[in-house]
Amino acid sequence: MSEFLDKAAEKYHPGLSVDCVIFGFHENELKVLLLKMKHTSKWALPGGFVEKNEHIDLAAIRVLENRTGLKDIFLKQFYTFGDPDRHDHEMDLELFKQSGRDPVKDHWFLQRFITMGYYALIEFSKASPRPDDISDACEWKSVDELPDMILDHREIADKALDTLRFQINYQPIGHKLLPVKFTMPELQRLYETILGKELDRRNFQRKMLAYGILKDLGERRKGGAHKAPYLYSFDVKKYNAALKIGLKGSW
Amino acid sequence: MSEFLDKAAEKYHPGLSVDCVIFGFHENELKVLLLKMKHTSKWALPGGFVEKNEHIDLAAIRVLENRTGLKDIFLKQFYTFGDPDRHDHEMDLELFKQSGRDPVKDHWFLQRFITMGYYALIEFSKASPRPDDISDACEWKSVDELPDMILDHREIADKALDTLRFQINYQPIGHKLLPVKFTMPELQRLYETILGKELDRRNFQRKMLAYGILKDLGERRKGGAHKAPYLYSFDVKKYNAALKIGLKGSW
DNA sequence: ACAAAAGTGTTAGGCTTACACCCATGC
DNA sequence: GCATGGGTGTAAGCCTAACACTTTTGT
Repeated sequence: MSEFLDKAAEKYHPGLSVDCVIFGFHENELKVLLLKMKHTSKWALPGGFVEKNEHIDLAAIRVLENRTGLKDIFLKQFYTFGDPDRHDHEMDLELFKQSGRDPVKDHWFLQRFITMGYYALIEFSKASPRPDDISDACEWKSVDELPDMILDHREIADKALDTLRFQINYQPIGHKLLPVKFTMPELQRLYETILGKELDRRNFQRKMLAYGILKDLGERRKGGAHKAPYLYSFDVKKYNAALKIGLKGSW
Repeated sequence: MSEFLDKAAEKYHPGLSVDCVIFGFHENELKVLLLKMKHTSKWALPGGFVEKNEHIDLAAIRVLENRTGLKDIFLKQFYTFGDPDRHDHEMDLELFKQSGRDPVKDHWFLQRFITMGYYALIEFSKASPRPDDISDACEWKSVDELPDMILDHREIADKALDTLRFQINYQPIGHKLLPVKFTMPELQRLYETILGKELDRRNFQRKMLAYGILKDLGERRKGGAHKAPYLYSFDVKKYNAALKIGLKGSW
C-alpha cells in the first residue's frame, strides 16, 4: 500500500477512478460483488484507477479480471459520479495511517476524485471472488439487502440497477447472467428480481418463446422436487439480432 | 488564451473536460449548437473544463449558460469518453502557437483528456448563441447534416442523439424543446426527427391525447397556409407524472 | 393421496396499424 | 376549384392480462 501511494501519482490519471457493480444471479437472487474494507465494517464496490494512457474501459476490465478471475466479461459504462464532496477525508487519512506514513498535503490520493461507474454481468458459478489490497473479504450480497457502503457506493449500485432495469430489453441479460443451460422458471426469476415485481408464469413463457431466441434442448432438469422443467439455451445469433431493435413489450 | 493556459493547471481538474450537445428544434428540424474553431474549417461541441472543487454537472451548466445565455437549462449526463487516443496532438500544438507561446512538455493542456458528455434540451427561440475564446462562430446545425468536427465530437453527438431516442418516453422532450404553445403537427415533427422516421398523423394525435398530458388551449394558429391547427400546451404536472413510469407504447 | 411446481390453453380488452373522409386556407 | 395541410372516424389484428386445467414429482 505504501509503495502504491508513492508510485500512484506518476502511474495513474489524477483524480479519476472506476467502480464496478458486478451482477451475478444465484439461488433466485440478483447479487452484487462487494469488498469488505480492512479495519472497518463497511463495504465497497470493486474499483481502481485509470492508468495515464489507458482506455477507461480497460481500467474497468482490469478491475473485473482481478476481482473475479474471469476474462471476456460483459460490461457497460453507465454513469460518472462527480460530486466534489463524494470523497471521505477521514477515510483517506485512515488509509494513510495504516500504510505507516503521514498524510502529505496535496498528495495524489487525497485530492477530489471523480469515478466512472461500470456494471458487469457475469455467470455466478464461474467467478472466483478475491479481495484486493485494501479489503479483507470479497462476497456476493443480494441487491435487496445491501450492507453499509463507503462514500456514495450505495448510490452507484442503485443507479446501476436502475440502468439494468431500464435496458432490460436491449442487453443480453439472460445470456450473460445465467449458465448455458437454464430453465424457464429460472429465467423468469431473473427477470422478476431485476424488475422487482412478480410476473405471470404462463404469459412469461409464451412471450419468451414468441421472441424465438431460445433453443429447446429437449432435456429436463432432473433431481429437483416436483415436475422436472425443460432446459433451454439462448440462440445467441437470434438473441443479439432481437436485442438490436429491442425485445418488444412492456414488463 | 495565453493567460488561460497559465492559470489552467491550478484552477482546473487535470485531464478532464465536459462537452455539451445542445439540442434545439426549429423549422421542423432538430439542431445542435456548434462552434466553429478559429483558423480551421472544423466545428466543435461547446465544452469546458471542470474546476478543482466543482460538481461536474455545474461545469456543464457553466458551459451551457455561457454559450446560450440561458439559465435553468435541462441537461443530462449521458456518457464519458475515455479513449487515450481521443486527443489531437496537432491541434493542441496549433493552439499553443496561436497563443504565441512554445508548447511546454507535460503542460496541463497537452495531456490526455477524458470528457464527459452532456446533452441539453432548450427552447430554440430563447437562446442567444455566442462563440467562446477559441471559436469565431456559433451556429445551429441540423443533426441530419453535421459538418466536419474535431476529435471524436461527431461520435459524441451521435451518441447523444441515440440516447435521446432511447429515452424518448422518459424525458420531457416536448416540453423542453418546444415553445409553451405548439400545434400537434409541430409535436409530431419533433418526434419524427428524433426517431428518424415518419409517423401516422392520426395515430400520433390519438396516442398523444390519450396520455392526457396535453391541454387544449382552444385557440388556433392563424396566419399559416391551409387549415389552422389547434394550439396545445403541456400539463406539466401530468406530463412529469407520466414520464416517471414512462409513456407507454412503441414508436 | 396430496402439495407444489411446471406444461398447456382460452378469452376479453386494449393498443397498434392501416386506412377514408371531411374541413379550411392560399393560390 | 384545387392542392395541401389539418381534424375526425373506423375496422382488423396483434399483444397483454387474467385466469383454469392438466401433468409430474417427492413426501
